[in-house]
Amino acid sequence: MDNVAADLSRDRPRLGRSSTAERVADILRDRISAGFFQPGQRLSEETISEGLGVSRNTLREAFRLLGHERLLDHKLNRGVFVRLPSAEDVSDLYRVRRVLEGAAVRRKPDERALEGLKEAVLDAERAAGRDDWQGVGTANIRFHQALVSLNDSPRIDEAMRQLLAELRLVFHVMENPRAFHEPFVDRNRTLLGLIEAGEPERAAAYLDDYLDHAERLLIHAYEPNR
Amino acid sequence: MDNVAADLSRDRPRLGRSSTAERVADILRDRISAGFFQPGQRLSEETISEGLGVSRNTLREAFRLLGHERLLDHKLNRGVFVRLPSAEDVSDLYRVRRVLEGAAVRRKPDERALEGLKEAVLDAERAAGRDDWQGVGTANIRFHQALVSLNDSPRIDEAMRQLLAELRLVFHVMENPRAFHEPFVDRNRTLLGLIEAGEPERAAAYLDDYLDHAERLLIHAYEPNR
DNA sequence: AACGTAAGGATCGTTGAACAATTCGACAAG
DNA sequence: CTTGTCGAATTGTTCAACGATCCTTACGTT
Repeated sequence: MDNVAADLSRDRPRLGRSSTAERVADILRDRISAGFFQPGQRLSEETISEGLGVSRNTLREAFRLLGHERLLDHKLNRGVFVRLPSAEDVSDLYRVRRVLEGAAVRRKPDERALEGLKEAVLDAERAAGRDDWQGVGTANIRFHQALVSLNDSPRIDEAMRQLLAELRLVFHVMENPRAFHEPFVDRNRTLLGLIEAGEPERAAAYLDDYLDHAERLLIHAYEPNR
Repeated sequence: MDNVAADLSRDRPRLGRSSTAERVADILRDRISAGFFQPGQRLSEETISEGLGVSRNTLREAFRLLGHERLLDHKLNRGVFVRLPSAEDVSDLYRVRRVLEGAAVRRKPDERALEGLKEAVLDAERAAGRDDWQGVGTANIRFHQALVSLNDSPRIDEAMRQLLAELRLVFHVMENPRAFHEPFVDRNRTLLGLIEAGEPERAAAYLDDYLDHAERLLIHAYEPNR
């Protein structure tokens, strides 16, 4: 194999990147994350396919994709709805977080990932400084994404991405997201310190307490009206 | 909520059960698991839609489903192919296993899940007794599925199901699966013993070694011809 | 008032056909 | 041996149609 071909082969995945259905899925995913479509809301095939100028068939392919990511709920003969996680779903999401983040924290951190953690903490603190609670929320999410990336596994990264997208649905039905995100800025800072100090066991214990606290807080503030 | 409704609500998921696309996906999934469609093989839309008597559009919906489970590889304008995992994929799969199974082993096992583990070990031993290496393989897979279920998380169970389906693809391109599965029957028995004895740390250490060994063996015997 | 039934409209599920876009192999030209 | 071109085969996407299913409303029965 010659060098030219070897260098190029890294960019190969970018080639397959397109397809109307996937682009439609991207758009819908963004809208859902942003809260434009609210949890529980039904997405009409006709309305959306018209609005986006794609056929119903293509839109349905996009729906399937998002359904598999648990962002949409597909009910037979009744249509697709923006997922509205139940209290048990929230508990399960935190069980997964304990596993993924717990494993991450026990690993020897590599330099690049550590950098991502530091930046996320800084961003959160800066956002908090200017009362931008939306910004604090997304920075916190970036922190945990970076934390999980310590596992150094593409599949785990992907799973975490989905998990956090699902969690964002929960935030959207909370009455007061600011109160939820604020206290965790300091906690992230502390957790980062323990990791940098090379104290995996203490970091793991701290994280467990962290997640317990967050889960309780979230479930308490969360009463999905169904 | 009264008791009757509570009891019934467990069966609710089964109600939504149907849809041609999902049934088609089930069929294809089974065929892939069984090795009827070999990794790398292309699945023609025309041939399969004719063979199954469904329209191309419906078949495409099924393809999307399986693509998200990483069983199919969708290449734009070129069709769908049965996934052929790379060596890096195998490594990543084992990274995920270390995380999921490691977390499982450290938890206090509940009675029901323990029962599943015992049965899987017995099945594997019985199958080994009659030289049924296919049977040993599926029993071993059941063992690890049951192991992960100790985490008590539906999402983790689902992730493990997908992971094992993907791993089955790897087994299908191995020249000699019998040699791979055989030595792990005893290991499963030992691991089960450590769990029953309530020695999570020793079980975790044993498991780590177990998975390291399996990964090395698998990657060594695995040279995907691409 | 509670329940079973019927009718109607809206929406989804699935199909079949059609055409554009893309890939791939073959073959000719340099 | 490399490059350009053509055409067959396959996928990507759209469209229109029809049956199936669900929801609502209305009506009648008990």
